[in-house]
Amino acid sequence: MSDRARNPTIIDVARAAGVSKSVVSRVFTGQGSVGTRTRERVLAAAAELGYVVNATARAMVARRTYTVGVFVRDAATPFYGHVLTAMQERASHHGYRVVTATGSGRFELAEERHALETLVQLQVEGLVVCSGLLPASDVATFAARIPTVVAGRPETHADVTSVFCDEDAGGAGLADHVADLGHHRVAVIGLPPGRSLTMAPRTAAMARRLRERGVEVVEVAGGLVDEVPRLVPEIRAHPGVTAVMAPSDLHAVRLLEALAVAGVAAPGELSVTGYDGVGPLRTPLIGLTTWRQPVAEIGAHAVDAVVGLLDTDTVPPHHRSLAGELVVGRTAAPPRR
Amino acid sequence: MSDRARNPTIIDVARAAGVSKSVVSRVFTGQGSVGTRTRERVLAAAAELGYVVNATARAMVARRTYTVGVFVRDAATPFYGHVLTAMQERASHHGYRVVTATGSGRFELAEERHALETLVQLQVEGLVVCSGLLPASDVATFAARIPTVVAGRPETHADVTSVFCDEDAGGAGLADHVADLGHHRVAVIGLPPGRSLTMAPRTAAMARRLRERGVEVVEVAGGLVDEVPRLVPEIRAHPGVTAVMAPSDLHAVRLLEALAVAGVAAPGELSVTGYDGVGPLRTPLIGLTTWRQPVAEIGAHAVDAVVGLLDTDTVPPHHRSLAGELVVGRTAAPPRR
DNA sequence: TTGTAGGCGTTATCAC
DNA sequence: GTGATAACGCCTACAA
Repeated sequence: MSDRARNPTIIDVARAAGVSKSVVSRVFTGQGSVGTRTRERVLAAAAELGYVVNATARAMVARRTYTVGVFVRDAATPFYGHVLTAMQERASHHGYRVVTATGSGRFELAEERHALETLVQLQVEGLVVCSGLLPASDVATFAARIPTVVAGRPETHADVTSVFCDEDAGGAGLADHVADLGHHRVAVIGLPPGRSLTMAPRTAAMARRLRERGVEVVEVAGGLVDEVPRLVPEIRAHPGVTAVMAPSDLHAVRLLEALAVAGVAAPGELSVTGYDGVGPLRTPLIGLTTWRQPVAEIGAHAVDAVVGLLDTDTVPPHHRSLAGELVVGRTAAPPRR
Repeated sequence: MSDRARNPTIIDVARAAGVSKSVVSRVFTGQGSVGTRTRERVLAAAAELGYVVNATARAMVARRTYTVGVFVRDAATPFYGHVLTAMQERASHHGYRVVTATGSGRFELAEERHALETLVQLQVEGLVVCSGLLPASDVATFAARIPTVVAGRPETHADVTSVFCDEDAGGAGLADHVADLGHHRVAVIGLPPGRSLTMAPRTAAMARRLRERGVEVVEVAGGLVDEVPRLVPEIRAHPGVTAVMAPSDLHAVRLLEALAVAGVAAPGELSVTGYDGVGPLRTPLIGLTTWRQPVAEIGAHAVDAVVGLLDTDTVPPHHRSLAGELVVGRTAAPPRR
């Protein structure tokens, strides 16, 4: 780094104001008492010098940082973006600041681990993990020492508190809708648990409920959103399939695009459902039939939970499941014949 | 906070490994030399105790944090979400971590100032400001001491480096497209500079270019996305208007929704254009005619710029303007008659 | 009300 | 190769 002017410290301010550094400290912490005139002099000197409290030094002695660390898998995704915003809002409400870490976009486990450790190094007082990838065992490593909450995925690890949308109920509810529409043969784009701890259970729930309803299920192995177009021929190869259930809105939209390219009418020939119901894709212009997750509530409750863990002695880990809601759109309709 | 087990320090590790704390420090910094067997003992003891480096303590003596602070206005918005992801990626490439702050969603100036100060308190080495709201004067306050880059808005303050998409060229390019389509009377939803430092210049550029092209412009005063529906009657009140240029994709989509509700065909009766071209709204399902901003590049260059400022002695502030690109969609067509 | 002194966990500079 | 020791900027008794 170039040798820029060193940041002013309380000592500089003290000297400028002609007092001792303890007085300056008291002025900025609000602890202890300072004379009115003295306080003014200190404040003036601080403003003059452009003094800003050094949070790292303060953290050392206070042994507190008033900071919660939030790890989100990918801020560019509407789901995580909204959760993040809600958390930020809620944390500042509680008087905490949030520092965020994300994987660097390549979604590798090692990177996510590293990002989480970074947060711990930063001495966050609590941790919110918001990733469908990182296994509970990794999270539990830190949970023993730092209050930790897993948000947005159905985590039931005994040592870790969690807040999530009920994926079973969501998958089943959406499946019921599709069954109600009268479909008899439905493709479900499923993901292995290793790929996504959120999408795997919800697609499993979809398939399960469909079968319970007497609907024949064609399981299609999905992956990243960009791989969706490749699935079209595979789906079309199964005669009689009149609906496709995708693991997320992003997947569903990509599927609709690919179907349009392939000249397949939706929902005419093929009904399509998504999952998430958050962000711009909720637009009626697309009219996606989906399941809405209560993102804002997930974020808010997650932060409330960590803060609760912070303030209270020994709150046992608990799991909170939030209900989502069916969004009836135009992309799923009764089968043609 | 409940009295949880104190985090282990190098002293604990040193004791467990039977060495002095200096040795432990060397093991974790990689500076200086340690015997192979000693190193192993230290590593084992650290793992056993669950030792994690205390970044705040390290920052104190090293006077470095290897941290860049990023302030984004609203992570829930596709534009900021993508920029954020790009920055994160780029920063980790340079060996820096990113701490993020956002306003708490209410978009008040005081909050944004506070968030920025928080970043400074955290001793970030560089600052990236990504908000269409915060005035340059506020940014300049910190820029004097901390390398600062403004990203994503056309900032030409002499003391602050900036990276942005050329709003003039973008607005003009999009306007040219609309004029080329043959529209003679066009409504532009404009925003005052006080509301958005990005949208104001781009809509101004749209109007300017339209006029240069001999197109009659109807200026409509816009605001937040949610206020867009209220604009429909106003726009319809102007006879002969065959196209509307919105300040962002979010605005445009909301407008299209409102038009659909009002039974106005788009682009049949009214063509609509957006701006940004990022995120899920790029879907061909909507086919929005818009101007694509190079978000990833903006994020990457912004981080490169701060890091450059960090590493080099005295780089003068500079402004980098990136070109966007016209996205021809289906929501803008030649006027009917 | 104000000042002094000690220490938070770490790194860096010395001796050994 | 290893171990003392002095900072780093701040807070907090405690003394004045």
